[in-house]
Amino acid sequence: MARTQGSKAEITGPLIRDAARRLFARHGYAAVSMRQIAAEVGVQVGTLYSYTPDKQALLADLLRSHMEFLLARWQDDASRPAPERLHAFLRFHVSTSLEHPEDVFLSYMELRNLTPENRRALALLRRRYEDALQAILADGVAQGSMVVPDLRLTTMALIAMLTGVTNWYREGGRLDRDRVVATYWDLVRGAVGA
Amino acid sequence: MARTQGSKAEITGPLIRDAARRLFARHGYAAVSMRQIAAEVGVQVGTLYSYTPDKQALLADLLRSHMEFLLARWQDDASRPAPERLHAFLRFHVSTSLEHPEDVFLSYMELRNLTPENRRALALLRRRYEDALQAILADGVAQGSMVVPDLRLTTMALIAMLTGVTNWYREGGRLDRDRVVATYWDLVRGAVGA
DNA sequence: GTCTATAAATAGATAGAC
DNA sequence: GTCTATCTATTTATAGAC
Repeated sequence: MARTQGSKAEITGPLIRDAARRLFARHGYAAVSMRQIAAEVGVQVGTLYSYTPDKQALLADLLRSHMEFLLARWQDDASRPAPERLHAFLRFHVSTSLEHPEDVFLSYMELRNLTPENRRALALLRRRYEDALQAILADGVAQGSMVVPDLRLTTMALIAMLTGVTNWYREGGRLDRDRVVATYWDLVRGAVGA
Repeated sequence: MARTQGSKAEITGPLIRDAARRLFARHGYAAVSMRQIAAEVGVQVGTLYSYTPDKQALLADLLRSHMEFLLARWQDDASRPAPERLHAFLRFHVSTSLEHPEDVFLSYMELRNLTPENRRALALLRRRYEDALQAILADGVAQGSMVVPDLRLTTMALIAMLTGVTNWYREGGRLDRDRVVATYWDLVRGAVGA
């Protein structure tokens, strides 16, 4: 793995992030050493510290980037009927979860390994994302097109249900992605009476 | 924390398990040292090895015990209508999840830190528990009292949704346990058309 | 049954050569 | 920008005294 000394600064940074994401997701943040990350990239340990102040920042950056990606990519159209918006959110959430399963996994597995400061910052981002769903449900109730027993609990319940797809879905398995989305939609639609 | 040498064999074992459960749940298996566990119990490191062959067995025992506890405690009555059985399962699952949040947390967070052998054994126990729910849904569909788009996906989706309660529920918060159970029941009933 | 002491390995992080 | 070498701390686990 040792690399002949040479300049690859333009790609080493992302490679380190990719390696950290893969290894943290597979073995857990605490179980992964900086040496393992370096070996996966093909550099020596010391090199990592040219790209990240420490291991903690590596984790915090991965989690923050993922939430910011979700928040930037989710486009809602509040003028459309709430059930349509809910369907769109479901498609978005399930699709991105299946496209970035390692980030999703890390996002709710490694919160406790963040420093209190980093954890607080991430909690704010998560809350904004949850509120995107909650706003749709609130609109559905206001419009009379949904029946939701408790707004906040329902928001958390639906997100947990949908995110859970990463726990059992396997590419090439019995159900393809479209079928998974369609089935979840049947369940969600029933749950909120849409 | 150092203890005067004395015999407390009858309680030290459970205390070690309790400490390991608490620390693993809080910091993650890989992040917790045997020294920390010993300090939490109030013994020295070497003593732990009188009660467990190694750290891995401590984790595996915790996860296995929890699943065996669930399987032993869940009492189904297949002669009752499926919706009633589903309601009972929901009460059981949410209640036990809230009573043993650390075990629930560990059970789906630390699977990857089990050896392949231990992981396989636990997967079998989990599958038996999932099948308890799936059998109810299958019966409901057969009786015509439920509409379930896909048996297996619905099973996994409902368990994920209900287990998620441990992520946000706080004792003394806005909703008490009965209210939580009732709200989840509204959602589940709608989802399966019961 | 519990202790102290220690072996052997590995961790995160830094310094300085090239 | 990357390397090698190393510091300091901590890890799991064991040996043997009491």
